[in-house]
Amino acid sequence: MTYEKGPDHSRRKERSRQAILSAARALVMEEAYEKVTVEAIAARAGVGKQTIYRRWPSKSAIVFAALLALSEDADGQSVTLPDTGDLATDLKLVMRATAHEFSDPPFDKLIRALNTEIANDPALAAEYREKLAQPLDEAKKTRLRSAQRAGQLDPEADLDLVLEVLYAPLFQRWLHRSGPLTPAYADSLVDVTLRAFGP
Amino acid sequence: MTYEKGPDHSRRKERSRQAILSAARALVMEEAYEKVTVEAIAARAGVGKQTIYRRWPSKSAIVFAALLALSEDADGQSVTLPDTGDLATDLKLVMRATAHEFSDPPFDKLIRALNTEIANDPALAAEYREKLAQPLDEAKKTRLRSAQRAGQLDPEADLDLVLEVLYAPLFQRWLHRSGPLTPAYADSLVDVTLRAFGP
Amino acid sequence: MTYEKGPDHSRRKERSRQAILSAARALVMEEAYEKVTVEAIAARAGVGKQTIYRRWPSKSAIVFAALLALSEDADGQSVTLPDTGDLATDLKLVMRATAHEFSDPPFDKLIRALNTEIANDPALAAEYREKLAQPLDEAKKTRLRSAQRAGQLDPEADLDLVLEVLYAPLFQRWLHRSGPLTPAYADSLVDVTLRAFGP
Amino acid sequence: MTYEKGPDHSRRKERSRQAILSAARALVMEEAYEKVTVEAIAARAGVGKQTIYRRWPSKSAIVFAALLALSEDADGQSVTLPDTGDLATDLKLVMRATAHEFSDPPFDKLIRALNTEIANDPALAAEYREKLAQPLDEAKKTRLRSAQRAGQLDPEADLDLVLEVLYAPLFQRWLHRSGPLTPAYADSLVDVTLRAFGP
DNA sequence: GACTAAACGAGACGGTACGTCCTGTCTTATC
DNA sequence: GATAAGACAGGACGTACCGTCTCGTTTAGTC
Repeated sequence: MTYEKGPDHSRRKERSRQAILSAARALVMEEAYEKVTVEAIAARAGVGKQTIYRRWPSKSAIVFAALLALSEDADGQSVTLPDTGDLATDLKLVMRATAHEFSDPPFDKLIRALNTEIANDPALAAEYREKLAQPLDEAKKTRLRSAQRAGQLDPEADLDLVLEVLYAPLFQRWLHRSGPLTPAYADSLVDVTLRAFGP
Repeated sequence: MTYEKGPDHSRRKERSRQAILSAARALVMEEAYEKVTVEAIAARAGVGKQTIYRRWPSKSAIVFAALLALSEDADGQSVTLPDTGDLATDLKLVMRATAHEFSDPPFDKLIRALNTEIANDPALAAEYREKLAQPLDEAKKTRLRSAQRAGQLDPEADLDLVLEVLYAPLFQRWLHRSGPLTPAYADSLVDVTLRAFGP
Repeated sequence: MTYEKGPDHSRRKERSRQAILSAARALVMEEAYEKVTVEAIAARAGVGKQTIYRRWPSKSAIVFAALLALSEDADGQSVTLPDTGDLATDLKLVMRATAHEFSDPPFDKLIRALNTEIANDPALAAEYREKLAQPLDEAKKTRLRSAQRAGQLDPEADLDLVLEVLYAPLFQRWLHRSGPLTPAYADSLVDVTLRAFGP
Repeated sequence: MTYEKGPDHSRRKERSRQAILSAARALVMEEAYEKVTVEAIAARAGVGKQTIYRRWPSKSAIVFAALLALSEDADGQSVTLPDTGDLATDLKLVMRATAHEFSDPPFDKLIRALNTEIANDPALAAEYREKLAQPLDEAKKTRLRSAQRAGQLDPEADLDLVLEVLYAPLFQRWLHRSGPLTPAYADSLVDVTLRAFGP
């Protein structure tokens, strides 16, 4: 049971909060991250700047919250990976989807903004890992454990390492734009990973 | 033999150029990247701002040039990898060194600044690939080809993919601070890579 | 006869009204006028801002009301000037008191605030004249008329002009801090006025 | 002889200085003083805000400087009063002109702004007295001394007091809007003053 | 003694302006 | 003639108040 002192402004709060977050999201998808300003977010959200600063200490935090909210919306939905019984098939499906997603320009801008922030702010990085990366990784590891039980993956394999070998090359290639993110490339990452960690 | 008319300003030019680059380098190693300002670089270098803008179009470019210069200094030296005849040994040496380097705080700040820039500016990313990444990668591939000839690596392997599998997990773990960069971790990446691409 | 529906909240009203006015008064006496904020008044009075805005349209109006209230408190008392029979003596008493009052720092701040407002807002100026200046002037004119009857003042004299000649120099010297407000100065204004408007 | 270190940017300085001062002047004449903002001055002058803050510490100081500059422009011209030999005639001319000037709306706004500032800032008040009021008063006193020599004014009269009796009623009536500033009123102030300080 | 409705304290809100900081350009005096 | 010094226009920053709006909470009278 909780005792609250002041009046409950939760309805207004929630409305303005959503307006701010989706304005931030929209701007980050339109412009380069450095060109997104707090004033622009406030204007787009139809909100005073102080309402933003009352909740978040910096532009980074707002944008980060906006991206967090984006994926929390999808929380109710399944965060489980497909499990057809064949690990290679399932992983290739997922990796091709990921590669495709990273090729979408608005999403690209958004993820670059997110990465810029977490690369330069350890606190945000920790929050990112806890709230976004770990839940996703856990879903992936669940699929990998199923594969271990099915004899399709080394039962001794360090699953965190498996995920890194699978995803990090794609991530680096995208971040540095050092090559195209084709379906074939996605497939080859799965092949490599299974060769390394196969039974 | 060459005849020059006016006074030779190339020495001053070079002196101020070096002063600017090392001031930029020093500041990037001390402060968070966003707090490094052109004004601070100019002040530290004892140089007018215009002298900076005459050479480089933006803060990104200066810092990028500063980092480029850093590795160009080492150009004269060998950019070749050790070749003892045993690929695993040689790669582990290199990977352990890389992991150690990324753990050095000033170097960490510097590389984060570099990555922030190239992640958000395709032109800088291209220059980075051309001037920094490719020469290094070529040196590594030379060693890998030697290993292919020695029967220690699949002769059909896509060497770019090999390098990604080897380095990207380390890079991602460092960028997202998602785990420690221990020598054991470095070794395990070599092991994984050789398992995937062994003969 | 009037029918009222709800309960009579006049006691609370009156209490908060007084709290607001005396908070305003106190702040105006402590700080420079521009630094007095409605929020500070509300906080000091232990009152919500809306309770202030429900009654007064602007900061000017509140402060003005606070000052009005101050002098209305003294309403019950005599607003008559002394009448010993000798005009010079009586006026010098009054003028010396006025000069002394203007030298009191808290009162000085308060009157400066009042003058700032009425100088810049014709509506407040009118209210000031009607509610504060005219009643005081009328009291003074009553004394002057008595002097006219006693043959100590020109029966034809324009009494408004007499009051201006008497008070305005003191007021201007105070407002512009162009000289000290000594008893001797107060006396000399009376002497000048009687020389100009004597019989 | 003065030694200056940096380069002399006096030409640009002077140009922007004039732009700021005349923008401030224009705005003060158009709007109520409280509605004049530093940002509006900067925008109107085509100048960055920092250029304003580099020179003046506050809005008060800018506006005050603008008004000072206004009268310094007129410095070259005579700051002497007419001297026809008849003091009453000359003073009436001057007082009527003053009354008329105070009735001009833009000038009215400007002088109210000036008075608001000097009433609330002793430092500005001192500067006002030194740079504006005293030179003008000196010119007036010169005329009064001439009248004393001509036997039209009490040779013993305190000339500061004479000026106060002459001007303060007009000033107060204007500031408080307590009556019309007619030529007849201007004349009557001269008459009163000469009755009080005549020979 | 419980109920009701106005007034209330609290303070979040959309805004405006503040004064500071930095960017990239422009200007001047100096070397 | 290139430089250091630094002023400049511009524009975002984060803060402080404005006057409005929206909550629960007194409080004073009615039932």
